[in-house]
Amino acid sequence: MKLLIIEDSASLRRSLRIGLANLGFAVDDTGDGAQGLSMAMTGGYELIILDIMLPSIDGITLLQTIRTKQLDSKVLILSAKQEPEDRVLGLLTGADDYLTKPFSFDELHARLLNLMRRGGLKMMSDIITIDNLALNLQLKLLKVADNVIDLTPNEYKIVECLFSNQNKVFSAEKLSTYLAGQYDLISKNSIEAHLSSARKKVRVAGGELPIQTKRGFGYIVQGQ
Amino acid sequence: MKLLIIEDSASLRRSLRIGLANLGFAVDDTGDGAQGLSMAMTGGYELIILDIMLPSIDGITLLQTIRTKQLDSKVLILSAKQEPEDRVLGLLTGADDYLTKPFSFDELHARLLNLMRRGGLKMMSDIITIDNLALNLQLKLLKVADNVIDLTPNEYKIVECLFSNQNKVFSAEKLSTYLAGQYDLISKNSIEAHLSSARKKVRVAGGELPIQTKRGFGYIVQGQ
DNA sequence: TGGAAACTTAAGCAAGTCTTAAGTAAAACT
DNA sequence: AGTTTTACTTAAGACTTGCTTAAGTTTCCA
Repeated sequence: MKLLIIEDSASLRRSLRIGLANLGFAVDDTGDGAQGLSMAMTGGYELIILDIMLPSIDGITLLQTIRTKQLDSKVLILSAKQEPEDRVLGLLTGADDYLTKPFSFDELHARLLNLMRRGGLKMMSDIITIDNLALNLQLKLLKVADNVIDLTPNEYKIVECLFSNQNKVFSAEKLSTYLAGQYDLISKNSIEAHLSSARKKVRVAGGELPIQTKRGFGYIVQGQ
Repeated sequence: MKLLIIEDSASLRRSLRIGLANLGFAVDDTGDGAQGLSMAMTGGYELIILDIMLPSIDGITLLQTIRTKQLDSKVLILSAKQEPEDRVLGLLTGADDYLTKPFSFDELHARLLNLMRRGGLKMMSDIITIDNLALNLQLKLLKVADNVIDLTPNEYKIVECLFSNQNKVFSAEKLSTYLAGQYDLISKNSIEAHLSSARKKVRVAGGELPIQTKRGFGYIVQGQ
């Protein structure tokens, strides 16, 4: 059972590593965000214990990145108590669990076991909520205040891509890759058409897709 | 209370045997799949602790075999495997509980007690009821308001997979893995044909399979 | 080895989705 | 303001997907 610790504090990192290794986990660790990301991408870890505040790449960005890459490592966030609550909540988009520092080692252990037992079921990462919109990644559908909106596969994928990569501009070209893969191409116009249709569907249902056009660059969803 | 441990790792096997014997169980153990199977068939064990990865015969196959032979030993799966598919597959084929390595001895003990307490042949969780349909996982059959519907193995597996994973979209590709395993493939068209046939059988019996098509995504059973 | 059951494949049809293109609107530049 | 560029909208036709049926093919038993 491979496990990766990405934690800034060397002493906490060390004690976590030793404690978890003693419990029978195969543990790797690093204190650097960028290095942690590359390890996460290539190491095939079942679980990643992730600190929020990190040098070079912060925990949020790291989590978002590995989630877009469709890695199915589980992620347990460690956060300092000082973090504002809503910020932590935002972070949990895509995380499977979180612990507030300081925590007891037993507490951590219990949560790890729980995460493993749960298996493929993720709790936080299933639904992305923005304003009165809720995108359900499991059911592949979008709700506007409890009205289900039926999106076609391509419409859905555009929304999913932008919703799960907030605060990042995606060009039509990049979206094309997301929709059709590396070896197929979808024209800019076609993406415009899909997006237009998706926006209309949401508008008809009384909402508004929070996807902004960055003229000349692409599209973005800006979280607060 | 007779109990059989089938576990590859000699050290884990030994510590389980000693620990469980100390708790008052009559414990046998083996590290070999084929031997484990023959012991399971003849030994009259109330409970079998079964590792998935085993020499000569793997755990899943072993479990399937003893289930087809109508043995009523309870089975608790141990697995180090990372894929959640394995977990589900294991449970689908007749396991009573599941633990992921590493686990604490206390955790195992708690689960054993729980399994014994549950007793009886049929557990609540063995029958999945949706509307007027009842899917019996133990008997591998589907009832529409007390009329038994004869599904072929593949038809049954599709229904079982979707019924026991409600509120999740399953693509044809994923279903194929459930039906045929990782190394074999069932074409999309073939799955469509099975599903069509299953739907028809239920319809003829006066019911309706609550399996919805999510065009472009796959199939889903939506619980309440 | 023969026959039944189950599985796969193929083909036709219906329905849904995608792309394109032409027209309209909005922003940026001069 | 006028021009140009970029993005949005719409609708029609092409394409794709999914369902169904029926005809092959395989598998499994007796």
